Amino acid sequence: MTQRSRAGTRGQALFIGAAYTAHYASYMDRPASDSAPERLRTLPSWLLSQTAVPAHRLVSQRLAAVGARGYHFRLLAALDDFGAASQATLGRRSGIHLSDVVAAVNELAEGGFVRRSPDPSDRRRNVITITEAGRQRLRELADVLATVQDELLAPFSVPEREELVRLLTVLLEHHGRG
Amino acid sequence: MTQRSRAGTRGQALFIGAAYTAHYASYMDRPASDSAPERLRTLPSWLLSQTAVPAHRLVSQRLAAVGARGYHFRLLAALDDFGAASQATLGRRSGIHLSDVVAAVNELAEGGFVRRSPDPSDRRRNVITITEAGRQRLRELADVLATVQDELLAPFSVPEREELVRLLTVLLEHHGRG
DNA sequence: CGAATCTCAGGGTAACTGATATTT
DNA sequence: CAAATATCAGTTTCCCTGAGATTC
Repeated sequence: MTQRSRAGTRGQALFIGAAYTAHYASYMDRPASDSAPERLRTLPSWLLSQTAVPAHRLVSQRLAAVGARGYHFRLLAALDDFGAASQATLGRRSGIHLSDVVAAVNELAEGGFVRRSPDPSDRRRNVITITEAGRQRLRELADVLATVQDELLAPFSVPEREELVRLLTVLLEHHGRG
Repeated sequence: MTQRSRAGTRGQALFIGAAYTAHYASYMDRPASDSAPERLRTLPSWLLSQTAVPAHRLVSQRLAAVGARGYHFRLLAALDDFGAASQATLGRRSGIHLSDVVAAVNELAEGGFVRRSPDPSDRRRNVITITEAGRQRLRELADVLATVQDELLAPFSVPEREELVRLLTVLLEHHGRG
């Protein structure tokens, strides 16, 4: 705003550094005041990609604390929403790669949360069905995520949360397939 | 909005599924209209963590295309902004784990982008210095990221971009240390 | 035949853990 | 001695590739 120094020459491009700047500002290895602030007022793809780090870590940690992973929630939710399905269909619905569906379903089946049975009408397929234990597990995992959510979005007002969700949803829909 | 069905009983918690719902809506394995939309109007930590996936993939892919990684940009930017530093300091400034700084600095040194020299005043330390080639590399990577950014934020207006950046920055600052 | 399904083996990034040696 | 630094080895999650084998 005041003195742009090298900033002007580089243009918007370098300001992608905003994310990491905000990041190390919290480390306080040096007063963040001198060069950081100006960079923070910009629009980084980087920022989006980096902001996810704490969110992702939180989500993963909390799920791991109850012995689950993100894939488990996504699969159980897809099953609960749309009903039993083949693994390929399940993968498409949950956005999980087919080869990873195999492993995740193994894990879920081991815990008794889903049942894997051959499809009589098409012997290529396995039909995956959610069990009652699976539905309970889903509620448990949803509770975990709700808690994470509250912690994560603590600094925001309700309208701000809604706006954030709206923006992220647009983004997700716009980039459905990379 | 009309019929809430099971939604009411579960409360906010399960609506964390919004992200994955938006995700598979794009897969169109099934009309997304029947059960998805209502869930989309909510505030998921999950959504944040999942929205990053396309962003993260894009950033990684484009950096990989020029033989770089996210760590490279973060380290070079930290060096350019704050000057030469020990690896430990560099790690704190860039938010990169010390053990990963070692490997990334090796890679950067191999390309001639940084110099690693022992600190005469403290023989535990290596002083990392950015070279002229490193500064040029930084500009190159910044350009790559600027391009990614434009693609990623294509669906947004300028005020929307600013609001997104603001929200994400608040989030990043609020959760500096997980 | 081509296409879809399931399975397995393995790669890659970004983050983290733990152990160790050296120096302050 | 405790603390900081640097290094190395290994783990985890999520995403992806490629290759088989079976069935439609």
